[in-house]
Amino acid sequence: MRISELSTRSGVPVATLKFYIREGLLPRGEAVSATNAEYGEEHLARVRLIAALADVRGLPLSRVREILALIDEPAPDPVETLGRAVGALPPYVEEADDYPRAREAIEHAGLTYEPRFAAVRQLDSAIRAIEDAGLRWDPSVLSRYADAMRAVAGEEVAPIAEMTLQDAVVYAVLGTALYEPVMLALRRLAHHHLLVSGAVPPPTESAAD
Amino acid sequence: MRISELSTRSGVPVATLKFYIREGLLPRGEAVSATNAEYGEEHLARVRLIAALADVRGLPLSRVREILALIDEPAPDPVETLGRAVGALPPYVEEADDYPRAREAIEHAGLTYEPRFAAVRQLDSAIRAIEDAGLRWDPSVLSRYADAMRAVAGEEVAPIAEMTLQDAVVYAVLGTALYEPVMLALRRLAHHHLLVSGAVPPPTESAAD
DNA sequence: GAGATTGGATAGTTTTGCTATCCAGTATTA
DNA sequence: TAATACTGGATAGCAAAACTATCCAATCTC
Repeated sequence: MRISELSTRSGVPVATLKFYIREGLLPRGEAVSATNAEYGEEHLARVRLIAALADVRGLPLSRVREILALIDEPAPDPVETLGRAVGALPPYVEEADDYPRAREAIEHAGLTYEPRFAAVRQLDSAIRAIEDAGLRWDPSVLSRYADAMRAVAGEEVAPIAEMTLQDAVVYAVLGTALYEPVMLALRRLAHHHLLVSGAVPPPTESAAD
Repeated sequence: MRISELSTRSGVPVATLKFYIREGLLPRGEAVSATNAEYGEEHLARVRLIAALADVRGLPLSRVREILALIDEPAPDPVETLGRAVGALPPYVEEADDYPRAREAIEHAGLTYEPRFAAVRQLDSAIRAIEDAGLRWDPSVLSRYADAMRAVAGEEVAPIAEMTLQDAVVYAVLGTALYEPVMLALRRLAHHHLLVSGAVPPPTESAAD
């Protein structure tokens, strides 16, 4: 197909496709003459993946690029590859020497502490933000989330066993990126439901300053 | 205190504080002379709240502004106010006439469908993204998340009953914004733990193209 | 009274993610 | 076959967001 068909089929403007090619997110079509190149289904799949990550999840293109690189050339160790791919998803936290809050929480929850894994520093900075804001943070709060997440993760991870690494990277990234909003929306809906159902009384009408 | 002290105590540069004042996020200090204004603890708290939302969570300032406006002047109905405040958090989804996917899921999960609530359209667009990407979406996937989130939400929402509306808005927004990353990080850590602990075999070494 | 600091205004900067324009060389179609 | 439309590719422009820097006159501090 030509670039204009790739554009209509993916819903991404031609100018943007050219931009993605320029930026190295999308491979060039196979040149068939001086002013003509052929794009295949794999280009379409690539564009849709980019759109899911950049458009739907709002990932910066630099992160999308990292993920695509891991799909194209996975690291030697599969767990490493999956970890890096998921690490390209937000939130983005700077590296540090140690993550004491995360380590304590992870040990308490019976998970694996691996400081190179992005989720460790995400957890650490999230806990720090909670403490700074004066919200509650203690083992009972931790296990409220850890228990729920352990249950969810077990079901999610199972299908990976039967995939190739490439497919697993796509599944892990898309699954992490796309199921997250579902989970968060359901949480907010559950809050809302508890309030409107009267199970929990709404707050006092307000203390006027 | 002067603006420079507000700056050192909050860690936000003076130029940025001035910018926040200009943008209406931070009230002006009380003018005490033509070139001097006094800032109080409430200014510091405000700056820290802005930092938590904008800096830590990466909210656009326009959304931070909405949240602050709701704290300053809550809507008549408390549930409405809380809903709007939480609606200013990401992800941001355009409004539509109907949210069929979300309605079906919400009814199936036994929650309250209220199309004006932002989480409803967040859920709808999240489900759409999952379908577009070809990931699984069926009642069993739904309840895997809904069950976990119902359990979590129950514990989170309880303290609201004893708060003033202002405090509840701050708690709801910060709690939603700051506990979310904890939850997501724990989920990723649980995935990782299952992989490295060998409970789930990693994917095949890859099918070289 | 001299230098530093303040509030306030205005203008400039950087990054990100596109769009728009241009061009010469095909394809298509009348 | 001649006009037209469309290609790939390069280059430049643009808009939004979130600061950051400079300037200024007033005024505080030593």
